[in-house]
Amino acid sequence: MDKKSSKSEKILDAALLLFSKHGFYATTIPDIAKSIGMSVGNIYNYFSSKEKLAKEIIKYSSDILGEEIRRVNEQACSSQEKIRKIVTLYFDMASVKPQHINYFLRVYLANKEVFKDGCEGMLCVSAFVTELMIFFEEGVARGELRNQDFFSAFGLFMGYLGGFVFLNGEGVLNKDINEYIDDISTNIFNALKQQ
Amino acid sequence: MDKKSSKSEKILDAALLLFSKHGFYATTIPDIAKSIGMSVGNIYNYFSSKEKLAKEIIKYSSDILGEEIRRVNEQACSSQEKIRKIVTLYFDMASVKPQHINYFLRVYLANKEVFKDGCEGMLCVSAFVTELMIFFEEGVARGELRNQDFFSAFGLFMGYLGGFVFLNGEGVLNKDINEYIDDISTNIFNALKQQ
Amino acid sequence: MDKKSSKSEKILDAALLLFSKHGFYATTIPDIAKSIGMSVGNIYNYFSSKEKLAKEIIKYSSDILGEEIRRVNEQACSSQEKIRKIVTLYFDMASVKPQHINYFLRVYLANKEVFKDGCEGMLCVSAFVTELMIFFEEGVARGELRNQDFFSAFGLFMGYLGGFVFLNGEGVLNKDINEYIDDISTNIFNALKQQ
Amino acid sequence: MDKKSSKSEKILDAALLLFSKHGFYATTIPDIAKSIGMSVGNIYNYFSSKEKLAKEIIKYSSDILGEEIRRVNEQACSSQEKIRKIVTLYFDMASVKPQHINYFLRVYLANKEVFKDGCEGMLCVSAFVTELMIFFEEGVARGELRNQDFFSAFGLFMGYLGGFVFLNGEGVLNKDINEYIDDISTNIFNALKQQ
DNA sequence: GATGAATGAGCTTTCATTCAT
DNA sequence: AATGAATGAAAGCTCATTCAT
Repeated sequence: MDKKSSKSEKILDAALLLFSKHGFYATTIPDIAKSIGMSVGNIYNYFSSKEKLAKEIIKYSSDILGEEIRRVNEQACSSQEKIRKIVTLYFDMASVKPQHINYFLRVYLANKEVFKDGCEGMLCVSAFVTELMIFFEEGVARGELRNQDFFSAFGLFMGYLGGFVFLNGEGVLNKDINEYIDDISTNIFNALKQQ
Repeated sequence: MDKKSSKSEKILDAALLLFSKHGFYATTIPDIAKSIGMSVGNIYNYFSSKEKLAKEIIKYSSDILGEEIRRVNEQACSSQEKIRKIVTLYFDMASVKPQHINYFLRVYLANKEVFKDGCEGMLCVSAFVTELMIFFEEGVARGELRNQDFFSAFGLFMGYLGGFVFLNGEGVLNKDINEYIDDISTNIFNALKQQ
Repeated sequence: MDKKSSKSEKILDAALLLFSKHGFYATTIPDIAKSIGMSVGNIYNYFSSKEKLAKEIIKYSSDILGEEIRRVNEQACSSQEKIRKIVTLYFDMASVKPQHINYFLRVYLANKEVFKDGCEGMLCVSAFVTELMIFFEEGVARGELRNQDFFSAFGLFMGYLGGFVFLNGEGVLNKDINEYIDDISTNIFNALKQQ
Repeated sequence: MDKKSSKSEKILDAALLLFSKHGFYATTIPDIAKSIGMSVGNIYNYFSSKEKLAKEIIKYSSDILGEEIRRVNEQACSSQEKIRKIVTLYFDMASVKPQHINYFLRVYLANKEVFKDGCEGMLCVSAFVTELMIFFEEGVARGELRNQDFFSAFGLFMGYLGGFVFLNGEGVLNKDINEYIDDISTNIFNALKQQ
């Protein structure tokens, strides 16, 4: 009962896994149902359409990633150290629960038509964006990071990490992804630091 | 031969445009046929399946982007200047012919199942990757860029630019994308330069 | 017993209302349940299937209409006056409780497959048909109405009134339905009277 | 090749037959497809939805009935004779091609939700209504029929005939429907004639 | 009696692909 | 080469009905 994980969450987790692995269109509702031993019809008792389900998932994943970054933000350490921690947790997640990041890359980023209504702007990923904004603005306030448009910094951070996880998924990297933490943290810090 | 090649290219261009705008699954072969006033059946005389067509497109786009970068590589200027030129051409392309970049983001990156057979690794985007590799290695050879694993640098470059074009497409940026060229070029150079 | 009968009737009324408004197939059991704050499962404690429910309703409505006509039949007045009273009560009902007539038109008349078993012939509307038969035969006996096959007269009466209520529902009439009572009563009487 | 009967018409005829026999909802697109040896998908090449198909059919049937009445209208004979001819052709049709009348009764009259958009008022049955209007107004002009609201007369005519065909379909009549022609024509004429 | 989550068959609709012309 | 009607498998979604509680 500890792991009660409500029925909704079970569906959410299963759909997240399948969508992130095979994409939105190549995953069918029967696929999701089968993967958790539930009937097709019952999924619709919890989520009124496949699109609604996809939108709930992006919020769900954004919350989980945002929460991880929030924990880093709370720590008393330099921006340079925080960058390293965020890169580390991101790659950790890419290893342990890659579905969150892959969902972002494969489903959210690519299937605009699905998220058009209800996720305008960054509405459905705001939990995650907000934490990165906090990280960035604190770094600027402390004089550790150069003051620039937030999105210039955000794009660097997320594009870099997302792109790298994609490369990892493609199997083109020569080393384990964790061995890149040093280089990448350094690059990000060099890009953003107060020169 | 001229005829044939031009017909193929017409299909390629039309499909690229539609796939990049609406995604792979939301674009139908009849859609493509209609947009160029060709019959559905005839498209299959040039491309044996929708997937094959998608794979040809990614090579086609990669070639076009690679060619642009090659022209920058040929110029006699510093890595810092080259970075600026590449960022500029990328954002130019995002404004003028966004289909190439959007295809990459919306179709190639997201629909792995489509590209699984025949585009393993970065096979279908090698023209483009190769040029960036040349840029990077020349910069290192000249002592202008820090020597590091190529993919650390590649991920930064492409993830950053791709992510930024995505943000632009989402309409969340406060300014015109071209006004970010300075910041972004600076960030990339700071990240990669010989410290 | 009081309790039970009242619960059944509540279901009957709710289903009648919804079926008559939206049709048999466009009304779901959950719709009916929700409209009376009862659970779906409990409806099945009173009516073993949606079809059974539909059959009970047609008897129920037929009884109510029959009862109204019975009251006219009991009155001591000429056939001409009775025709007017019946037309008036029919149009009154069409205004005040249109569900009965609409159920007849939209559900009973149209969904034969539903009423096939158990409502053969006019079995389920016999209460209503019987009263019209009494009206007609008394009029003939009194020498006020021309003697003819009952169904020739019944078809006129019910087809005319039903058809007119349909026209009213379609919104094609130029005047309020009650302003047609004179004309229609006259027409019916002229058709049926002893010439 | 004489009976080329275009593909659309073949679908229309088959759907009309099945809808009129089993109702709109109890008839599936695969049923229609099977009945003419056509694939399900191809039906959608001719009619973009089941509802569109139903709307085309009501126009198609209304045209056919209207055309028959037009031929009566063209004849040089009294209103009384015309009434008899119309009743006769209606019952003929009910015997020979009952689908047109049954479609009207079972599908058009009962499934308002289907015809809501596009068949408002009597839009989709106007061919048929118009001919009856011509019949009626000519009779009035000639002094043979009493002048009254058209719909009072229309409702009588169509409600009566429709209702009677319904009774016939229910199998409650004691005689063959054609044996009722005299009585019914007389009743209608008595109702409408100049007294 | 009362609940409503769960089932799964069956619906309408779509679309990549084929093939007779 | 070119056409586009035709196919049919498969999708998303609905809903009458059941049954454990």
